[in-house]
Amino acid sequence: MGSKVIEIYKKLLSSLGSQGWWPADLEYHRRNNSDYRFEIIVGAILTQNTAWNNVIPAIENLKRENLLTVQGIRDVNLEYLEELIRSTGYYHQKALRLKTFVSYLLDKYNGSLDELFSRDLYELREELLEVKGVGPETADSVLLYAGDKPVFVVDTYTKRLCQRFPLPVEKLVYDEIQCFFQNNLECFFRGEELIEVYKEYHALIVYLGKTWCKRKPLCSSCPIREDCSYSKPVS
DNA sequence: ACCCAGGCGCATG
DNA sequence: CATGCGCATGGG
Repeated sequence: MGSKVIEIYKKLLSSLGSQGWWPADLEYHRRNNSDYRFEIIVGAILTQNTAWNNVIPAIENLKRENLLTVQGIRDVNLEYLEELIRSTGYYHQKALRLKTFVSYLLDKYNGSLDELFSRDLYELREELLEVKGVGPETADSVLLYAGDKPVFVVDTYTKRLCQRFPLPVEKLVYDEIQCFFQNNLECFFRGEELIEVYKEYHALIVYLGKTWCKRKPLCSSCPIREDCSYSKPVS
C-alpha cells in the first residue's frame, strides 16, 4: 500500500512540475566568487512570516551593495542594513538576526560554511536552534537547501495540508509533522534522491499553498482537490 | 479598510 | 506544556 504522502507528492510533481528550489542567483555568485549558500541562509531569515515578493528587493539591495557575504553582513552598519532589508518587514529584528547568525558563524566556524556543514547533522540542528532568530523552519531550510542535508521542512502550508487532506499526524506540531513526512519518504527514497525529494516536496507544498490552500481556499483547479476534506468539520 | 504572508522569542496560565 | 502577543512591509 503506497502511502498517501507519496501519492500526493506524485500528483503535485506531475501537475506542477519541478520547482527547482531554493531560488538563489547562482550566476551572481559565480561572477563574484561568493557562496550561494549564504544567500540561501539570508533568504531563509528574511522570509520569516513574509511573502517572498518582499524578500526579492532586499536581496537585490544586498547584492548591489556587495553585502551578500559573511564579512559584508558583519561589517555593515546596522541602521543601513535595516534600510536595505526594509521591504521584508520586521526589519529591526531581521537585521539583528542576520548579524547574530554571522557572529555565530565567525566565532564558531571562522565564517566557513564548509566547516559548519561538516558537523554531525543532529548536533548541528540542535546548535542552529540555539541561535537567536533561528527556529525549526529556518534551521531546516538552511540544512536542506544550503547544506544538502536530509531534513524535511515544515511550514504553515504543510500544517494546512495535514489538516485538510487529512494526514494522520500525531499532533499538529512541527516535530511530529516532520517525523511523519520523513518516516513516510525514507521508505521509498535513499541518499541523494531522498534529499532531492525533500527539496522538491516542500517547494511543491508552498506552491500549492500560495495558489490554492490559502486561509480562504480556492479549490477549483487544485491538482489534489479530490483528496481534500476541507468541507468536513475537523474535530 | 481590511486580510494575509515560506516565523520566532518571550510572557503568561 | 500550550497559547497569545509583538514585530512591519507590500500585495490582493
